[in-house]
Parts: sequence; C-alpha cells; structure tokens
Amino acid sequence: MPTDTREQILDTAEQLFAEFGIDGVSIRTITAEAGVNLAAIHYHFGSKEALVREVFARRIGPLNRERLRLLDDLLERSRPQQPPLEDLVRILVGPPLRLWLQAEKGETFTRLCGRIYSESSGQLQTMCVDLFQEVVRRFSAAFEQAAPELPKTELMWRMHFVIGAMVHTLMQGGFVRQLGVQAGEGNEVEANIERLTRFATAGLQAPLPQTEVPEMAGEGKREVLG
Amino acid sequence: MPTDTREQILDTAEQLFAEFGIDGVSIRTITAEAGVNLAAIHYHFGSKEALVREVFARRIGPLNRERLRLLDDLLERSRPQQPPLEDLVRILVGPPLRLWLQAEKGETFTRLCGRIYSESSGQLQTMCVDLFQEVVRRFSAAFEQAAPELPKTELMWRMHFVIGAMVHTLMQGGFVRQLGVQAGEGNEVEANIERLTRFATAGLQAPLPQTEVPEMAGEGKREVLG
DNA sequence: ACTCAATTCAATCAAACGTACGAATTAAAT
DNA sequence: ATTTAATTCGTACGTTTGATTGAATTGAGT
Repeated sequence: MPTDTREQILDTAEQLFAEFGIDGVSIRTITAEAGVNLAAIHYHFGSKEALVREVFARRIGPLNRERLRLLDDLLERSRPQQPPLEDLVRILVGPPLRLWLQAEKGETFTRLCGRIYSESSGQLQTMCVDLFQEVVRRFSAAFEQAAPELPKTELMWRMHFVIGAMVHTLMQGGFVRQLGVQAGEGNEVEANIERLTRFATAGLQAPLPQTEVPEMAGEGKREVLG
Repeated sequence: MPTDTREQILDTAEQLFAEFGIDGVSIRTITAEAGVNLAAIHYHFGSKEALVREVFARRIGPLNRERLRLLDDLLERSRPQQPPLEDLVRILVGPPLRLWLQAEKGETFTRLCGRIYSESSGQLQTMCVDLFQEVVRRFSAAFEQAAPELPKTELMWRMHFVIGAMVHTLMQGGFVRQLGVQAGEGNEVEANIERLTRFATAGLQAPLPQTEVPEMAGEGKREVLG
C-alpha cells in the first residue's frame, strides 16, 4: 500500500528534520529534495503536522517494540531471579544507539529521535507520551525490582538522568566521536553502548545520602558556595 | 546605558524562547508581549539572530564565570591535593540547576539553556562553542587530574554523559518533579543537585571493562540480542 | 528657546510559509 | 475501448515572517 512517493517523502523529511529541525524545514524544501510535487504532502498526509507525526511514529514504534521484546527475553531468561541492572540498562539504551550508525544516512534518525525531547510542539508531545507509555511503564517496573533499595522518587530521577545521557549522545555524540581517538575502529557503536551502559549502571547504583530519608539532603555538603 | 526597552525585550524574549522555542516565536510576538514597538528589536539589536545571541550571552557569561570562580576556589582550597571528583561535579552542574527555580519566572531560563544544545542554528552553535570553550578546557583538565586512571577518550564520553543528564534535567526536569512526592519540601533544588551529583560521580567512577584497552570492548557481553 | 542626537512610532516591503483546488495524468477494471 | 478511481501536477490564495523606511517624539545640553 505504501506508495513510492509516500516513502520518498518520509525518508527525505526524516533526513531534513534531523539536520535542520522541524520548524527549520518547509514542505517546499522537502518536496523539492524528494523530487515530488508540492501538493503531494497534503495528499498523502493531510498536513505538515501529520507528516511530522508519521515520520516519528514510523521509527519509534518498531524501536520500542524491540525494546519490549528484549525486555521480555531478559525477564524470561533470568527467571526466577531479577535480571541484573546492567542488562536492563543495556536493552534500554542499546536499540536507539544502535541506529546511530546503522541508518543508511549516518546519524540521520538518531538526531531526529533526540529532537522529540526538545522540539515538543504540543500535539507531538502528547503523541510521544502515548508512544513511550508502555516502555516507560514496563522498564520502570523492572528497574524498581532490580534496585529495590532505592526510594521510588530517587529511582525516577536516576532513570531520568540515564535518558538524558542517552538523548544527548544521540544528538551530540557525533561531536564527541570526532574528538576521540582515530575513528574507524571496528564496532564503535557497540563500544559506545557499553560505555553508556557502564556509566548509567554505576550511576543508578550510587550510594544514597547518609540518612535513608531523601528529603532535606544536601545541607551538610556545602563546602562550596559557603 | 541599557535602556528600559532593551531590557524589557531581552526579558520577554528569553521567556518566550524558553517556552516555545526560538523559531516558535516571532519578533511581533516578542514586541507585542513586551509592550514595545515592532521596530525596537531591529533598532536595539539589528536582527532577530543578534537578539537571540544577546539573550543567550547575557545569562551564559555570568553562569560560566561563576563556575570558573568556584573551580578556582576549590582548587585553591584543596591544594596541594587534587579536589574530590564529587566536588568537581557539583560545581559543574550546580550553578545551572540552581537557576532552575531561582529565576523569577520559574523554569524560564533553564529550559532556554537546554535549547542551546538542540536548536543549534549555525551561528548560535559557534557562539556557544566560544562561550563554553574555557569552561570545557578548565573542567576537562581538572577531571583528568581527579580521575587519572581513566583513558582520556573514556573520560570525555563520561563527561559528555554528565552534561546530557544535566541538560535533560534543565529541559524536562519539571515533568519529573510533578511525579515526585509532594512538592513544596524545603530546598528542592539543592536536593536535586545532590541527586545528580551522586549519580554523575558514581558514573564517572564506573569500573573499566576487563582489559585496560578500551578499543574493541563490548564484544564479550552480548548475552542480549544473540 | 533652540539644537541635535537618541529613541519610538506607524506603515510598508518582499519573501517564505502552509494550504487549497481543479486540471492533467496514470493505471487498473470492465 | 471506455469507465473509474487514484495519484500527480501546476498554480494560486491568504498569512505571517524578518526587515526597512521616514516621520514623530523625547530629552538632555547650551
């Protein structure tokens, strides 16, 4: 059912959105670059907003489905014990980062993926909430069981930090990669996944502040800014 | 020298940019909201691009100056020993996060601050490189000395992850805060700074992979996605 | 009171934007 | 060969955008 024109538009839009941002690309630029007529976008999608939604949904759906499949596999394999925290982190950050170089056009999709979090224009925001809802729910539950000693609020914040490190890598990682030692080493992506996994796992397991009550912390450490 | 109109424009623009993004706000909206004439922006700044640059520079300058001052203080105080890694992290992420609620208009500035990393429209990108250059240089050196066992590439990536967690908190932290236990507890900001500091410090100190050679890592851990 | 520079104002420009619509084209079904 | 639906195409409309201009206004110095 997907026309050639339709796919061509989606591919081109994805690429351009990733590079210049959603507001930074007009439908004229997209259709020109895709070699299709100006009205094709409105015929196939109805509006630019709908096109944007399609561009995101087309990738995020499969991505999250893979994450949930890996999570199911992991839970199954380690039963009846809880899976190691590190493995949970790996299947959370692995699939997105793996698209980093896998995509035919380099970092095309991943930069786009990162833009979800920044360019959140109303309707797109709510759509993403829906798309990620189950992943968040399932992983939250898994993390809670894998790290039962953490208060829920604390765990929520630390997962939030992990997502932040991941998103920032998706969007800006190319810059860091340039600074790294000579590129072209085999399987650079998997190496970076392991890097982030180690970092995040250690962060999630950071010791809690002195008392078990997380409130009012940080008062006894102000040797800076006295 | 700074006119009342000029400041009014900067304040309003900052607020609107933070909420709707740079491309999402027209100079008409800014001038209308600020109660000044449409042409005032071009008179005082020359162009919208220049206004954007001013909006960012006005905040980032003092912010980074404070970070460098805190760094100098810390290095001075702990001499001749190296300062603890945790203290370095704290003065890196503290000042931005401290503006989170301190700003009169709530999360105004911090969301704006986070947008630097996502909405990078050419000239703004290069300006930010300049603005952050010294901070990156100084903190990189300090981190290298505080964690000499880490290969430089690995350290660079881990600092990158820390920045990501921080930026994501600046932009999306308000959402997490809503989910947290009853708000209104005293000094929530400092508590979150400590949260992120603990997380990041533990992440930076994560154990290295089995061999000391960071290349070709991550091949022996693929129990997932086999 | 006059001068002159700084600032504000209303009005307008050309360009780019998303959208809409009817004619032309294609391709499969009868 | 004719009909019919799906798609593509060219063109245009109405807005909004950043930018510009020249006149009006202000306010301090003399």
